[in-house]
Amino acid sequence: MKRTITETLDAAVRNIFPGEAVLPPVFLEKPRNKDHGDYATNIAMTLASQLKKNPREIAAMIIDQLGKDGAVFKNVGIAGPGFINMSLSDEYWRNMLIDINKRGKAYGQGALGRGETVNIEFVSANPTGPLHVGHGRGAAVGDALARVMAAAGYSVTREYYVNDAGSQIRNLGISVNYRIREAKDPGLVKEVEFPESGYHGEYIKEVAAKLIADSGNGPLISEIMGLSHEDCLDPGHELTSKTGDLAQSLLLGRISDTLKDFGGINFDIWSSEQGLHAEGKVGDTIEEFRNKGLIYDKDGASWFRSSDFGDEKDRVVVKDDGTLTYLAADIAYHKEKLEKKYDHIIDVWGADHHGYIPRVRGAIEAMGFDPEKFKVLLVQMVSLTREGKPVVMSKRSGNFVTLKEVVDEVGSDAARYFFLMRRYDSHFEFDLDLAKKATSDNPVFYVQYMHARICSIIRNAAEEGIEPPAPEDVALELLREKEELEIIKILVSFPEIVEGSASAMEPHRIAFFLQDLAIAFHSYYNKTRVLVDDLRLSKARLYLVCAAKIIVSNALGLLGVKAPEKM
RNA sequence: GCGCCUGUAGCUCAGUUGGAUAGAGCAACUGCCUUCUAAGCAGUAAGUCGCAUGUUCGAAUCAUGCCAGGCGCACCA
Repeated sequence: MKRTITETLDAAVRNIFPGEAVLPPVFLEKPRNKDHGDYATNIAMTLASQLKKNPREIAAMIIDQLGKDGAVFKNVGIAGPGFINMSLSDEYWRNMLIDINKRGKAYGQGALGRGETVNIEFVSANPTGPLHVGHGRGAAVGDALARVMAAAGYSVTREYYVNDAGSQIRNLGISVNYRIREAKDPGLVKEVEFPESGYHGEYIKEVAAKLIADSGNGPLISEIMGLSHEDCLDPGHELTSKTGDLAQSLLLGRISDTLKDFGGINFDIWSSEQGLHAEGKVGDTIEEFRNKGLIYDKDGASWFRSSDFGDEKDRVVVKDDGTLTYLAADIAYHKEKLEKKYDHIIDVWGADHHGYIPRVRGAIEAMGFDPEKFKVLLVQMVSLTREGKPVVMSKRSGNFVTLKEVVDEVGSDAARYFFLMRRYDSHFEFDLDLAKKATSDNPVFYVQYMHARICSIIRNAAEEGIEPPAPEDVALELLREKEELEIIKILVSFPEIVEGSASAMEPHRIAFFLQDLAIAFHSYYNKTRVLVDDLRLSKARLYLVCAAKIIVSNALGLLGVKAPEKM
């Protein structure tokens, strides 16, 4: 819709000023004030400075050109310093309903992405514990962005990078081994403190119990019981990494389950850090950097010259004990993603990792890839409130609220909607009480209720023998209420919202769109009956609400929130 | 100390990439159910866009400097 008008204007401008090589792009906006029409452009003003002419004069010329295309426009005028305000005819708007009803689920999908490939990596939480609410926000944002970009015509791959290697997994092994020994024989660990740097959460005990149950007191458990205290706390011990691996895959399974229950989040690729090491990809990358002179040795360690690429200092990739840092693996990981020829690579990270961006981007640049292809979305922190008071979370004591707890408490729909109704880069206060409310205070219910109400109308109509009509069977001109045209205009803007949301990578725009639509609908519903004595009018209105149902359902789908038929 | 994010109505937040008179939702107050779901609607009230300069026809939006809050500044992951 918007594009059609933009092109029309562009053509008009080119017609009038054929000699000018460089014409500014036509910029169309929706005026805040409805009196200013459906669309407005400042093109005459931007042209004015370039052509050294009066903007109102230019505007008049453009309008004159547009006048020849009378079918679309109802009203075109000059306003203020040189804005051109345009209104489309009611008939034009009403006819858009046919398009919506015909295309159904596909309405809103666009070609902005032109099939370009996008890799979105999100969550990627370490498999050393359950997901917390912060991960939940990242999960909702990443998944919704994937849906929005797919709708906008990108070919999207969802990826989870599993940090299943390194000292954290050995640390996990130590923690679990301790709990296994404690569970089997409390006297055995009485003399030994649980390691300060270990994982203190209660879930470690659950993992221990599960491993004991799975093994049926088999050889692994007896071996663990037979360890000396020193071996048990030794990160290098064989049993430490063995238990660590088992615990890690168990915890990753739980993470995956939690995400499935959180609006059905699935990943196309689960990348393994361990795998990168095993296939020698990390070593190869280090080698490549060394050959290119991007790495130097100092103090027994190897340093990547990230400061040459905008980082504030150089970073160690090989420690003086010969082991590799997380960054080393991460460089290899991003190299792999870039070599797969994705057109865009998007990483969704917690905002606490922002300091990490320059070194990764630096590495990407150093490898000769276009750093523009790489975008990081920093999802800001989440704080929880209950009864108006903050819920204290401390990772230290293992006393943090998990995503599963929140989803169990408020439901997946509310949790997802709440995470997605704010910009991802603003600090977010999650009101648990509000999320549970079943009233209009709660935005997610408000929007879902719109869908349920429409379904109810359709059911009632069916009982009276009125089925949703075919386009040729509808007298659209009967839709004369101003609320009806307002709703249509909102519905028609949906594809633009999807495009904007995708190109700005801002899924929250979908939530705001839904809010606006629901307000318009509920207001209309309260004022105007759909099913009236006049059958033709009933059908026309039914046709309208069917279109509205399609749009709510499609938009909710982009957020991964259900559109219930009954509430 | 350095870097990143944030600062808009009492509260939680939008603001279409620089446009016209800054908008929603809560909370507060006033009304509306013999009518398709009141999980709803209509109305009232609410602002020094953190502060200060600058850029230009035009700034909540861009630049610089302050102020406040959050988060980072490892041979941890």
